[in-house]
Amino acid sequence: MSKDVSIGEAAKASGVKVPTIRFYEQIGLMPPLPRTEGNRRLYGAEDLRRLTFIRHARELGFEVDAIRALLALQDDPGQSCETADEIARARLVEVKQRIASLTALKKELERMIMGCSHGKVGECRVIEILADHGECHHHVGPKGTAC
Amino acid sequence: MSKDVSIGEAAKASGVKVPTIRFYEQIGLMPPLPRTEGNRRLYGAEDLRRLTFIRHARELGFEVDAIRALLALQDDPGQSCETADEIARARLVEVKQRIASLTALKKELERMIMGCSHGKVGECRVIEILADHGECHHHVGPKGTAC
DNA sequence: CTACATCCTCTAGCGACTAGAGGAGCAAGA
DNA sequence: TCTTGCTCCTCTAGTCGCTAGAGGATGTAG
Repeated sequence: MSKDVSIGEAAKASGVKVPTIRFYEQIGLMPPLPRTEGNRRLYGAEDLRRLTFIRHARELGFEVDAIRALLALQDDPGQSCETADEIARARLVEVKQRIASLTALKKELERMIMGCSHGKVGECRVIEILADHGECHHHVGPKGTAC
Repeated sequence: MSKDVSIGEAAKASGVKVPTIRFYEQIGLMPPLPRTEGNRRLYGAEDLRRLTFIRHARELGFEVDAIRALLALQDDPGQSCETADEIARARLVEVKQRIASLTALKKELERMIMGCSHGKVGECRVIEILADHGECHHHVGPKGTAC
């Protein structure tokens, strides 16, 4: 009895763009969907919930593999939520590191901009700081992305 | 009289990996380099400085196009550094937004994790919050990446 | 009946690399 | 001198998460 909708309506309802929805089906995040006689995909209430779940998780920065794991958990509500918790915790660690790096970077950029006296490139702090890594005080390293 | 070094030594000195250095040459961030008789690239002091500049700028999150612009400025130190300043300012705006988004996201993740009572998936806040977007209070929108 | 919107599949492109195949060059030790 | 083993070369293809476009079929409103 679930009133099925087209991919366009599913896109509006879930906030996931039409080509992205098809892409999710292609990579197996969404199941292969039933079709109309005219070969158009039909989305039921459950599919819309799944799409919204995916979108929200993506917005929270979860990778597709993590979402796959979360969806598998969701499909089987009897099991322990330990895995879900772990995935979220791992993501939190990443996010904290990223914030730390970006905060360091923000300082660096502010320092660069404040030092810029709007003169010639020869004396420009922006160029100078980028050129001379010795000026950089908070090296965070690979992936940390700050200075 | 500049003692030229191999790509491997250039990699060590600059902190840019060997294949990445070759990639930078390919996309024109580095000039085509002089070669030995045996067709090996030779890097002089100026090239090493350029590589270090690129690495540092990349670590600060500048895109390749921005770096191209900065390098062009650097190659011509007589001109006004207005452009460099603008590039840095634009980047600062991005970084600030990104920090704001990530901070919101951090809160969301902490809320999810705190709510998780380590029971069954059926009652798990992690899954629940991801599934129910109504639970999300700080939607930041596209590119902002938070909730 | 005719526009026009929406859908379909398929392929290619984005950014910034990274990985691997398959081969050549080069320095040091036996 | 030869061989071992490292570095180097070019080239292609893969990564991630989409996005864009071609070229065609279907559905709907006037």
